[in-house]
Amino acid sequence: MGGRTINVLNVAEKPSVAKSVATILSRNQGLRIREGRSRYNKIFEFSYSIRGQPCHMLVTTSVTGHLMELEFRRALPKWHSCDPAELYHAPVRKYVPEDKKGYQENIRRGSEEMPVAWARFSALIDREIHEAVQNLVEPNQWFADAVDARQEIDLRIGASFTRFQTMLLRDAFAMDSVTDDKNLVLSYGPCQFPTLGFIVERYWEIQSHEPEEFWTINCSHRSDEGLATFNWMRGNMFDYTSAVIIYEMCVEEPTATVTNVRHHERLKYPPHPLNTIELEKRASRYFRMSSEQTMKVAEELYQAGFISYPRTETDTFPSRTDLHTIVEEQQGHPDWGSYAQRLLDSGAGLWRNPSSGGHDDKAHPPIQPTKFSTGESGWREEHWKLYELVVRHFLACVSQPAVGAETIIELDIAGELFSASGRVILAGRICVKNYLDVYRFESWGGSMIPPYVVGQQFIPTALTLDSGVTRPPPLLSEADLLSCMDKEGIGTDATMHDHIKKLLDRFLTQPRTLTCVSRQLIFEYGESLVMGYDDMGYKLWKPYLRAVMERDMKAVSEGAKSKAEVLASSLQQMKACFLDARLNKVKLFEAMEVFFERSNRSGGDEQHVAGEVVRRCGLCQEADMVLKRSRDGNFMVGCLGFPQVENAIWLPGPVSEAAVTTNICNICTPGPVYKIQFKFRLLEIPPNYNANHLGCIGGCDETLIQLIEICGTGSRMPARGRGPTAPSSNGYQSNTRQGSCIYCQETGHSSSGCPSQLSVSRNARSRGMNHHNEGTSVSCSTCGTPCALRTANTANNRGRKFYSCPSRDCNFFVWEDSVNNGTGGSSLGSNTGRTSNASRNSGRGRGNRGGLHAAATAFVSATGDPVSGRRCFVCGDPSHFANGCPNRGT
DNA sequence: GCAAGGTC
Repeated sequence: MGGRTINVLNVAEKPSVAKSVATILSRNQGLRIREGRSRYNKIFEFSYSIRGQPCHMLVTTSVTGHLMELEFRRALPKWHSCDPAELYHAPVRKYVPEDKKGYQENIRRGSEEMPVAWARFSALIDREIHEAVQNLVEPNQWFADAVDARQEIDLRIGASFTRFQTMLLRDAFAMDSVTDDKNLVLSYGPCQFPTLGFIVERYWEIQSHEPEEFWTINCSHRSDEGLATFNWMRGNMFDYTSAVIIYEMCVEEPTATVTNVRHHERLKYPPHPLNTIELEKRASRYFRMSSEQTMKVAEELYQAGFISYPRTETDTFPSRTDLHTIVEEQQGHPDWGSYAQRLLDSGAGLWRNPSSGGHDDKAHPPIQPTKFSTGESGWREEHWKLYELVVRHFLACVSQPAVGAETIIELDIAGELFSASGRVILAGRICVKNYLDVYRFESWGGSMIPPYVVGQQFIPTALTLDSGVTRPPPLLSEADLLSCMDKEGIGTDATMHDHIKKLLDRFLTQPRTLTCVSRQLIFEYGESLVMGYDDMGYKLWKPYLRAVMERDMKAVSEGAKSKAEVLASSLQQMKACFLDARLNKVKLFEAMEVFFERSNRSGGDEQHVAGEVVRRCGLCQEADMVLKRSRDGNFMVGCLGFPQVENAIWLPGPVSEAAVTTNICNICTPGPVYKIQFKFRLLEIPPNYNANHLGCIGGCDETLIQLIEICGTGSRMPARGRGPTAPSSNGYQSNTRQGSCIYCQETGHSSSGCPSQLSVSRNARSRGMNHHNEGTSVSCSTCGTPCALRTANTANNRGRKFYSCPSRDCNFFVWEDSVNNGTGGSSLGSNTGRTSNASRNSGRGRGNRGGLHAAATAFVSATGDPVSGRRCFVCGDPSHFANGCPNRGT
């Protein structure tokens, strides 16, 4: 070895790596830097020795990501030039785009006729880089194959579906009238579609939420030292009668006794070191910046040298990091300089070695400040904010956690437990904010409460029985969306914001569906597309498909599968799915029609048809409540202020038609409450009810209340994403590949049109009861007819069995479990059937869970006051309470 | 005019 010096050309994946490698290998000695043929590519030169062989590391040049791209050959770039199905096998070519020709030239000039070897390393640290260069290996064809395969699959699938759905729907609907964009592209991609799926799925979850009423007892106490609010330790109780009984017990003996006072120290830890996803999430939460904007600004700060490389998964500092120096640089800052000084003062005890978030991409450190600045002349507000976030986050990471004292006080009122927690001002127990002093984006939270001692007694200032309704989850925030993508492996930290932006740019969703700022529904195409494919039975909008693809890529890179094998199987499956989707394109049309119908309706939102208004919303007191029909055909009366105002009255599941009339209810207040003409599906209601019914949703209508109790409401959609179309392992369902239906294994129809599934869903839709006789052991007490055993499907009693008389003239109804318990049956209207018990006795109707809850709320308010409510709930007698009522059933 | 992956 030794002798003549040879030239070695090093090609790194990106300029930042090229620079690091050159710095490490040259040990920063004799390193010369000159401009390359491409603007962003410096060329580094230095001397080195590989296994004793003196080398002129002539240049270390770099590419920027992928040098080559893929496109369809010949005339195929023209959309109408071929059937999109051809794109699964049409020839493609790899080429170097015009703006990358410079990189190509750098490599070609330096490497012609040279042997090629691979310096394989996984971290930009001295030891690894030197070892890699001393132990060069053969280039790995498997890795290259995996990248190629992914590129080809993404292009073929993306292009075929995008062309198909864009041309199909643009021809069928006047899209540009909605978007003012004649070149609207309804794109489909293996990353962007699941991203859209997360948004739509959450939206559906909100839509299908059935508000359930609950009751809770609240206690508050005002003294000279302040106000304390105590929560009932049972939390929310869904059984109204039980809640009222307990409440009356408390009102009867309202003296509160403090049973427990606990003080304890709580720590609030600073965040982990900052990586890309966390930067995007926090900028979104703290500054309402979009992830795309955040990355743009971060890139600019990085280019100008103020922060480190912004695309990193790493959230743990390498042990060699000189954290002190970074803090020292910030000492002169007018806002956080004094905090930095405190950190460096070892006597202050503020320093703490940063925690580890457990991620390390072995290439880049966490995002940290690299240059001190008090703001530059060219900076916009976003630059300032992001730089501040990076610096404050870094200072927080090397700080002690905040320490606070929390106090929990427990009370006993008539055997019921209540508790309050908060901070109590006590000598020697002061919250030490530590990192919270610099990390102004977070706070300790919690409230102050006055001090109490064990054994102390008092009469509550207020003791109320309050009602509430369960709420659906909020719309996805951009931070939530990033978390979903991260969790399911959709995109990379460098591309996630891109996928979100694409959806926004292409009208597939809107900022408001992400951030919950608008009061109305999403009108974008995105939901319709997801709905259309979902109706076909394809879970293309779920992340599974991408996950399968990622697994395949990994198998190729490990040599477990060949590129050809993965290409063939992936493309064959997706082509089958594509062809089937095209056959079922009517589903896309239908879904799109729903979209247009809704957006037309929303246009006339303020001047909606007079006939739709049922009453003024009692919750927001502002908007009207209107009769609506969900896309599953179920009826409800909802506040126009949705989703800000969640006041919805779901109507009985068996309603087939409903129309608001001009008849005004003369019982329900505040009026006017317009009556609704209903038509019920006879097969789905008990025989003693009529198909036609003029009803009121104000709470006075016993028929409606009973039908909801027995048959349930239509509020729960046959949930998308659940049920018979559960995801298969390959992420989508296609029967065409095997030629048989995945449900019944028969040929001749697709899985989405399987008759067995149609009948299942039809049954599922006929909410309420099963009409087959499950064994008759009970007879009607009036006419003696044997009664059918049926199953209730209400929120309260789902699955509970009951008997009712098949005769239209009898009201006999009894729960099966009460028969078994020996409590017997009765007719509706007497006092034993659970359905009618409370409502009859209260004289107002107990409303229902998720149904006519306005009525129940009114009732609660009438009794909720400890003064006006001092009467027995069961019989109304003011001389006693329900727990002592002689008429109370067991 | 289409995908996703990179980056100055």
